Amino acid sequence: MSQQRHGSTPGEADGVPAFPDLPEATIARLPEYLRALHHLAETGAETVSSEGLAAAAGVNSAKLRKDLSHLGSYGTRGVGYDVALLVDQIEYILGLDKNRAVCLVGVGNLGHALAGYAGFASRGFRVVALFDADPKKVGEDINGLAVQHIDDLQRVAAEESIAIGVIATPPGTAQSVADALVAAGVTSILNFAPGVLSVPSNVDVRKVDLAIELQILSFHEHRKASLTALPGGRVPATGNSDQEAVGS
Amino acid sequence: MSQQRHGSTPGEADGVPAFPDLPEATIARLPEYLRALHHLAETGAETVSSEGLAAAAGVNSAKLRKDLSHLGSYGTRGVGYDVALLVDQIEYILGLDKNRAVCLVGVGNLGHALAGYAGFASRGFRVVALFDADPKKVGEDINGLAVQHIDDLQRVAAEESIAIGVIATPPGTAQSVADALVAAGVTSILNFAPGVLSVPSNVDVRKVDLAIELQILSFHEHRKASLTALPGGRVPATGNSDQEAVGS
DNA sequence: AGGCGCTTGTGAAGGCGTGCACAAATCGCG
DNA sequence: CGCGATTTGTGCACGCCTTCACAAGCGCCT
Ligand SMILES: NC(=O)c1ccc[n+]([C@@H]2O[C@H](COP(=O)([O-])OP(=O)(O)OC[C@H]3O[C@@H](n4cnc5c(N)ncnc54)[C@H](O)[C@@H]3O)[C@@H](O)[C@H]2O)c1
Ligand SMILES: NC(=O)c1ccc[n+]([C@@H]2O[C@H](COP(=O)([O-])OP(=O)(O)OC[C@H]3O[C@@H](n4cnc5c(N)ncnc54)[C@H](O)[C@@H]3O)[C@@H](O)[C@H]2O)c1
Repeated sequence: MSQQRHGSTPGEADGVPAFPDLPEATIARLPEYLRALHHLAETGAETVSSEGLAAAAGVNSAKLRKDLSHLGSYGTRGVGYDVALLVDQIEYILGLDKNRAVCLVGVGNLGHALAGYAGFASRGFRVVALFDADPKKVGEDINGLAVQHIDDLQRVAAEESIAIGVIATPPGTAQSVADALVAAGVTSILNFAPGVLSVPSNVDVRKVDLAIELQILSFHEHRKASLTALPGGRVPATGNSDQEAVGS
Repeated sequence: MSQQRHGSTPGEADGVPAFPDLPEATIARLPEYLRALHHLAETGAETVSSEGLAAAAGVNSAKLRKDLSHLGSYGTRGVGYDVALLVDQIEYILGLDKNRAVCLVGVGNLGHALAGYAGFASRGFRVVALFDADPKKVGEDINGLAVQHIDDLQRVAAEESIAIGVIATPPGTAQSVADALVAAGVTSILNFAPGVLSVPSNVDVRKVDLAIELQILSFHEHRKASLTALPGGRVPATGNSDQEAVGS
């Protein structure tokens, strides 16, 4: 595989700062911490303890401290973490200071909702282009952005240097759209279409599949039902690692 | 769905069949296997090898075999797995034979798209009710289903025995909606609003947060960029556990 | 200045998940 | 009827992640 020795945090050529290689599990939690921190900042909090931030993010405080320790020592013992400083740190690590350009392919039912979603811009992303294959959709104005034809993807992507693409087309066309995105230089894809995408190894794909989420919930329903029917009527907590039962 | 013999988990009252406790990671992959199997069934395949199914689902074949072995021995050495049988098995385990009733709260931008989504019904779920707090939305007909007022949730949930609720309201109201769902007897929640929900321990919550997905992609963009700027121009593959670079 | 309480950062242990490698089992064919 | 080809099921080792527990560090109060 890819072994790559990065010197850890300290000394680095000044153009490109050091880049710690964080555990995947930590990276997946950083956005949650960031959201909690922004919320805290709005309430005027200057600092926050690991306990407090952990509660706000729905995780164990030890896990939070270990996660943050991977970024470096940005806390003060006896006091806590400086909220503003930590926000900057996490945003830097996540690369959110770049205001990344995103394009969306497939302006149907779902794509329409996504295109109008304000949560993108507020979290460091700019939707700069919408594409569809349907001539009737092309030209349509959504939230101040005109839908363009998929054939223009290549050109537009180059002009706007789009690095992230979102796929919201029917499952059957998802692979060909992914291929087009890759050909246009996109190196990160968020896919809403069910199914497996095949892409070069330097391209990252994340997938969101509602049906999968529901089916996992269904499993737990099934499990709970079969347990309550048994002697001990007590329903034990799920082994689910997600947030749950956060005592507030 | 008739009687099924699970080799494991012996001695059980016959009304409720044995229920193997599967690893969380396995459960999360079963829906993906199921989708791949349905696809195979459509192409007329009678059986499939672990290698073939693994490729279709975008996972390692050893992992797939271990996952399936947790459900019992439903394969035949030298031949493979019986597609139809495996479909039934997985659907049974996931509780999809129950055609579970789902309600959706918050018929806004996103909720509207979800309400019209055909992928629910085709995968074993029935959206039986839509709720909103906005009087202007109440009464609106979406895909043959009338939007009802959130105050009717309690009553409707009891009538339809709804076990799964989907939250698509603004973040600020998500917690109160969750409380209402729980009060109405819902024991599984799929939450699209950013933030942490607090629910009793017998309620399962899964969350879908687009911004988090994009931020994770952004991190990898940042990482890739900082690596290409360094001596070794080669960009290594991500540690991402998701599907990626599946040799077509 | 010194002590005290609080909080971070981390070493160590345990658990979970993954992937390899191979024995066991089954089928088809000569 | 036996043999080889094929594929499952799994024991095992390894690495990642989580969690505990505590020493080290910091600020405040006296
Ligand atoms: N609607 C939902 O709530 C929902 C939920 C989960 C997943 N999904 C998935 O998201 C995807 C989109 O769902 P939808 O309901 O919006 O479907 P849709 O049919 O309403 O929209 C699909 C759009 O993609 C366009 N399109 C088709 N082929 C294209 C191509 N090659 N290039 C560019 N555009 C193309 C179509 O013109 C159409 O506008 C589907 O894969 C669906 O399974 C949808
Ligand atoms: N639109 C998207 O693409 C998108 C993407 C990701 C996440 N989200 C999240 O999904 C949620 C909904 O997004 P949206 O764009 O659909 O917002 P929206 O404002 O368009 O819709 C919200 C709907 O919820 C209803 N509502 C508000 N309070 C309610 C209550 N107490 N009970 C019942 N209904 C209530 C409102 O009347 C409105 O119809 C938000 O939390 C958003 O952050 C949206």
